[in-house]
Amino acid sequence: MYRTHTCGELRLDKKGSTVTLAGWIQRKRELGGMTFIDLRDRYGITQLVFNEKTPESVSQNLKTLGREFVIQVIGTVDERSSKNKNIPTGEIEINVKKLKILNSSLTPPFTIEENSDGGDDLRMKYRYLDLRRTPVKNNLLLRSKMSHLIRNYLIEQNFAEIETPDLMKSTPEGARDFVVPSRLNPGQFYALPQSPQIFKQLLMIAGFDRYFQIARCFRDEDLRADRQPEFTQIDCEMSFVEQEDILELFEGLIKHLFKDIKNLSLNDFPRLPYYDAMDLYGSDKPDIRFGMKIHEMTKFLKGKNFKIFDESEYIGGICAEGCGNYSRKQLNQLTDYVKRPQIGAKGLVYLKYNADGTFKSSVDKFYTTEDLKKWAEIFGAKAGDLILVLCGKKSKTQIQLGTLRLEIASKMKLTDNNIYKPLWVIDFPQFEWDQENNRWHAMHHPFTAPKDEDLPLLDTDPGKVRANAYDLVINGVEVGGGSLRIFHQDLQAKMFKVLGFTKESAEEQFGFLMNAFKYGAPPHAGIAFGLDRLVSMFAGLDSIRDVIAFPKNNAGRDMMNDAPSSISDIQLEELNIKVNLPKD
RNA sequence: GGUGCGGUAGUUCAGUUGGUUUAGAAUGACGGCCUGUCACGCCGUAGGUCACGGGUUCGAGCCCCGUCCGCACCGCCA
Repeated sequence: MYRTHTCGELRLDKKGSTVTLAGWIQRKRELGGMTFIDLRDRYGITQLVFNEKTPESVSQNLKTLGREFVIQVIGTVDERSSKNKNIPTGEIEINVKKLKILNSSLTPPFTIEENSDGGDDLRMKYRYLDLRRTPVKNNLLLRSKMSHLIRNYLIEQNFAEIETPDLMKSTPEGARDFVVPSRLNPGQFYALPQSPQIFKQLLMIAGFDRYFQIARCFRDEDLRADRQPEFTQIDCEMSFVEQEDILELFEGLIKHLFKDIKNLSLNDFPRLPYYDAMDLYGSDKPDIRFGMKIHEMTKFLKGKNFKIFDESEYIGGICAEGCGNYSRKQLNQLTDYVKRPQIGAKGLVYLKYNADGTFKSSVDKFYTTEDLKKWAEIFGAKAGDLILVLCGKKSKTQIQLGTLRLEIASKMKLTDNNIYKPLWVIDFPQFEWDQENNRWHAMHHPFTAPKDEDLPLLDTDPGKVRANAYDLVINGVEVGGGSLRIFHQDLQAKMFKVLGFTKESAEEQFGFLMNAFKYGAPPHAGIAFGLDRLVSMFAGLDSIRDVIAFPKNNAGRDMMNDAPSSISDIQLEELNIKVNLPKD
């Protein structure tokens, strides 16, 4: 037996008993006549003590022990004469009688501490060492706990957990596929699933009624702090339900997680139609931890001979509370911020509501004091506030205002990571216009059911069709989304037509699904949550990398094993693949 | 595909306008002293291809060009 206890469990009640522990050496403190060692495992740290009474056979080995050696000790549980209140085992220590070195260790390239001295790339290269650190370890344990809670909740609700294939058919819609060559079918490829979407719909047709899966998904697109090439979805689908049933059941799941893990009882989630979200927050995933809502000013500010405004389709602004004391320099910085090509505003108009009640604006020669006062009233501004106004094309300007709103909020530190403000964004548009390819494409996915009352618009004005689609947003992060699905073959065929598929290509790509619809497909709907984002939110992190055991970097590389890599000529030959890299 | 920031000791960083001859600090490592530490303390030692390649200059860690690598973001991600 390697151990009788873990390094996190011994307390004073075991005083006097003989125990065996195994773990890693966190730290050694030599005080001449005596030595302390902090022994660490997944469960905690227990102090070992060695002194002049320690057997010679043990103490002679002390010198050789270094950080991260793996050792096994047998000793008695003693009460400490000076206790450490900062750790759970701080009242006891192990008086070591026997010591066995199970394995030595090189000195690790960074310190295995709560706050490591290691930089990101080094810690990624030695991920297995980084995972020994308490905060990273706890993230993975949190993830495990959340997966467990989610499974239990859904299974209690009669969901069946069913696996679907990872090797599937490439489909043209959506993200770029990761592709796997088929040796048995030369020249042909599987695709890794972007999500189990079609399979779960087929499971509904098969009559499974309530399905879920904690599924790995793959999308070959560029990465971000919150986007990995492979990520995990809590994938769910239900039959014989309406939108209301889905929202209620999964709101329950999220509340359950917050209650169990954070001991927070969340209020019912507000619901915000997509266009309201854009009007008020300039985003389809608004952060509603703070207000600073967008106010449209088009009518009010036009017609005063300020040419830029007069020529704009839309004028809108936000009120930054307490920023009225911004200096010229700070305002210039904000102007530069919105003019960066990534945001693309042409300029920034401000209205300062000075502490003394006067107004100062970059455009005050076009407006009377009375105008400026009304202007401030529309925003509900107080003395000491700063109003920032952008103008241009409506939807573009709203998005710019939304970005500016987040920038101001982060400058003013309005985003407390211990506060959680979830909401449902509903009534998404069915289609987005794809300028590059000059066609409509599905905003959610091509299987999403349009609102019944908007069906006539499919032929006349697709851009106005609203979908039965919904997203769950928490603190400005899209943590989940789903929709009611099309379950009639003719409507699905029509959808493909609007999306620009010919009858033949729709048949070739999705014939099996439309065929399945002919055999009694029940009405069904579903939702999927991003587990990585959900866990990182519960862990209070902005990046999902630290809730993934072995994540990939910016460029999709695994920095530990340096995947992806080239493969041997033999492998290529078996697959009938010729690599054709661009020259230079 | 694009924008920005960064790369100096094992590690995290400092390094002024291009010029004090030997590129610093902290931490880690190693050696010594120390019987109640828990970020132990004290003394000492070793440790550098200043990412790589080119250029400007009397002189480059510092300026310029290119490459590589990391991070954040835009495009992209139904």
